[in-house]
Amino acid sequence: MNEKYDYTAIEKKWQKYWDEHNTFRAGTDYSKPKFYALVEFPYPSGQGLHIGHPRPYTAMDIVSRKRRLEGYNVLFPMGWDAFGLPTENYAIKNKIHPAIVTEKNIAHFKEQLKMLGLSFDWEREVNTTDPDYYKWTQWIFLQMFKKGLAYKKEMAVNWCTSCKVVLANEEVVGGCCERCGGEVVRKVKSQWMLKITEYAQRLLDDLSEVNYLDKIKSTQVNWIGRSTGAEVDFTSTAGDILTVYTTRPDTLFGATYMVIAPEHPYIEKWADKLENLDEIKEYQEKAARKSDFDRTEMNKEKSGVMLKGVRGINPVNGKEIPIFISDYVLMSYGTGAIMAVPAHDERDHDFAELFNLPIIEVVKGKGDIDVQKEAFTDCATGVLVNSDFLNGLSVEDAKVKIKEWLEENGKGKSKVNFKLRDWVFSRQRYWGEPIPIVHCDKCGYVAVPESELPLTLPDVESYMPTDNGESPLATLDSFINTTCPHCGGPAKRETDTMPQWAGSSWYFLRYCDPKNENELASKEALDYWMPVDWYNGGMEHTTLHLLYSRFWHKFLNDIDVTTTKEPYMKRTSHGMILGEDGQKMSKSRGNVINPDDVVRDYGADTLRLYEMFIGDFEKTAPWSPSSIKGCKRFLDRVWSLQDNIIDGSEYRSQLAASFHKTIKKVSEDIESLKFNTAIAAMMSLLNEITAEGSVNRAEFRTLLILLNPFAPHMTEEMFESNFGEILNEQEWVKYDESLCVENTVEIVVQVNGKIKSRMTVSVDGNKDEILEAAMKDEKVSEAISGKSVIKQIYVPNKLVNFVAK
RNA sequence: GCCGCAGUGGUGGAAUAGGCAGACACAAGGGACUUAAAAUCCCUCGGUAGCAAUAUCGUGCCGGUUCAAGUCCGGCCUGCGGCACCA
Repeated sequence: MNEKYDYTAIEKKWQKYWDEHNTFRAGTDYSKPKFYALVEFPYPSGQGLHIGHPRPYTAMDIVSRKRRLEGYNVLFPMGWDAFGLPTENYAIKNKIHPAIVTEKNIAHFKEQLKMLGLSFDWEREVNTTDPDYYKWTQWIFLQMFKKGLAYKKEMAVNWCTSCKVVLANEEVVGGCCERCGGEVVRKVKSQWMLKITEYAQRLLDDLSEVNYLDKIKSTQVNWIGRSTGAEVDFTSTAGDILTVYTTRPDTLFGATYMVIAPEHPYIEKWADKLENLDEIKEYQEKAARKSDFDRTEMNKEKSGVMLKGVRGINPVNGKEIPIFISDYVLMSYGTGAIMAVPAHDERDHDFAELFNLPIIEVVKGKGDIDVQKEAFTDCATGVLVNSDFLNGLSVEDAKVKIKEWLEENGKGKSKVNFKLRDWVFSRQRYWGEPIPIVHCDKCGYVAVPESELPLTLPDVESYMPTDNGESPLATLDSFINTTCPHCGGPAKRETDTMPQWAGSSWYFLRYCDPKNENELASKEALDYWMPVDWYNGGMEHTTLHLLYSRFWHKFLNDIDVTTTKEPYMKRTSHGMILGEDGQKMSKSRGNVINPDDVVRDYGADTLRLYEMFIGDFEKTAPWSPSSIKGCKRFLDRVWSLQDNIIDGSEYRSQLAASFHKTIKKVSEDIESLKFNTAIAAMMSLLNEITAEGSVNRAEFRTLLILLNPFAPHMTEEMFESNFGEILNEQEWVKYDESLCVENTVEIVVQVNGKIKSRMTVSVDGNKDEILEAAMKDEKVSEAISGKSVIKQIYVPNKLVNFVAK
């Protein structure tokens, strides 16, 4: 009766229908309950959509479609994170303006996304490279600048010695330039910084208010890296105070030397007292030449130089100890100086061995650890020794007592430190948001007036960064030279641009009100839509992007733009899709699957279903060209149910419990990202229906609604032709908990934990009767004959177990 | 080194208040239909022994708790992801 399932025609038909009817447009009726579903907006690369993209998009599409049927006003938007290096590099190579490349790539991406039947509200599309968008990115930067959160600082950057170009950290692979393989060294440049460290404690604390996966929370906690300890003031023989940071102030009596970072300013200060300044200078230069890679990779091999002429004095016992410079101490953490306790720190121990420095045990462990050979670092079990008034105390108690002593004697104080560092916000690149600042010799750094935003990217001849590492904008005199907004005198524009992270740090706010010309979004829209109810994205973005956007959102909350502390209520992550060979897909491996081909050969519904069925949503999964056939087969079998529909306004009794159970399972599994088992449940249901030989109208209707979020085109088509209505205007199906159970249940009868028999009993049947019946079972009585039953275990509706001896 | 996650058939994976291991698929083998192929439908499908009923072993390894362990506890091994001289 029905034609073969022509997915190409059906999918086109419904995509057109949804477009024309604005089916998925988010409503402006703010009295309805809202649901804001967010997926990470893609970078529109020249390669087009990757087969991995549909996985998270389909997942949130399923949630969104279900929520619409449940009556929510759903916001499910999409946009483009379009600034970035690949486009710029392509532009350099092919001498095409990056804006043109971007436009072309976006058109291609959009076409591919539409082909998948994703229910995005395309009216709210945003594009980070659109001046109407980045106007507000610049505006946010200016607000931060006004609050003192954006500042300029001399910073070491990655410098490729062969391309003569500044590289982003991501472009440095194994200490070499990703593009040319040349050596990368550190070079000091003046950079714009954002003071994310000022928000470190709040970024940590407020994690308790959001529902992120534990692993996501823990990477955030790790990255922020809070530690508690003390700052201790050592005096130097030069007469000044050298402050160190330590998390083990209890070991102060064991400090036998000090180490300062090679960049420590005291070297200069002490220059005329240092007898081996040449040797020290040489070491400093060597350290500066080392890339970050070398400095961290050679982590076993310590090196350093002792300062001759200046020594430190331990405040607790007045002992004079030597001071070294070494690159294992970082200028960017703590105070750039440490007290070294080789007996109780592995790094200090290595260093002490190298330089033959004394090792004094001040914490005694339970075992026979010889601190001359190995550092003893366990805080839980140690007891203080050789430490005067701390002797006999536990590590924890000693920490408290020494901190009190330091404060009473003015020699130090408790201190909390974070690993998190301020955000290097400048890039010496063309394809990014211009930083809206001018420099005036008289007034310093001055904000571009808000009325002049957006400060648009000017056209340049070449997008190549310049030889001295400046942005291509630095070659444009007409752009650079301007007047100071403050005094009217001559001034120069900032030529660095913002990093790609900028545009993505607030895009979820713009979706709430994307066409607003007067504000980044209206207060009313933000109040209604924010926070994002559910944000899904890749694990690779769970540190930086998540942290940066939480930081911006908190700042915007502080200046009353938004009303919530946190931007995202819930954050989940999906796994990557690998090639058939289990390797990451790449052109060089030849294992790339193109979504266009899959849609052509199987249809979008099958692709969607397969990507949800492929495995645990949160784990990586290899693509399997044969498994996808099983999903197509399932859809074909659902399609052919149309050949045999019988009347009926209720589920038939033999199927009723299965229907209620499946509705429950699918409804719950969608909410907990277990799409694979939701699909398996529908497959099982179909197997039961098929065994009956027919489906009735009530059953068929329920099946179509359940399947709709997964395979929206096909189910719409079948709904229209069989029920004459639009599926998207229906309600999500309901289940009755009490009808999920059958009248009878099969239970297992065990003897000593081994299954001997099975029996069918009525649900919640009488315990004694069941035990008695089980005991009489032939197999059971055989197994217990000659033994005495010492225990009977009865688990209702599950099993009976006799323990016999 | 630290943090997190995982290890189950030929394959992807099911199974969590501890209670039938292998749901649902894929692949493979056999059969039906067909001139044939594709498609579709039916059967088998963890190992070992057996014609079979059945027995027995089996969730990375070793031990423990329990009537009962993939699941809980202790100790390892392996793989993946992230961070990494952060004092």
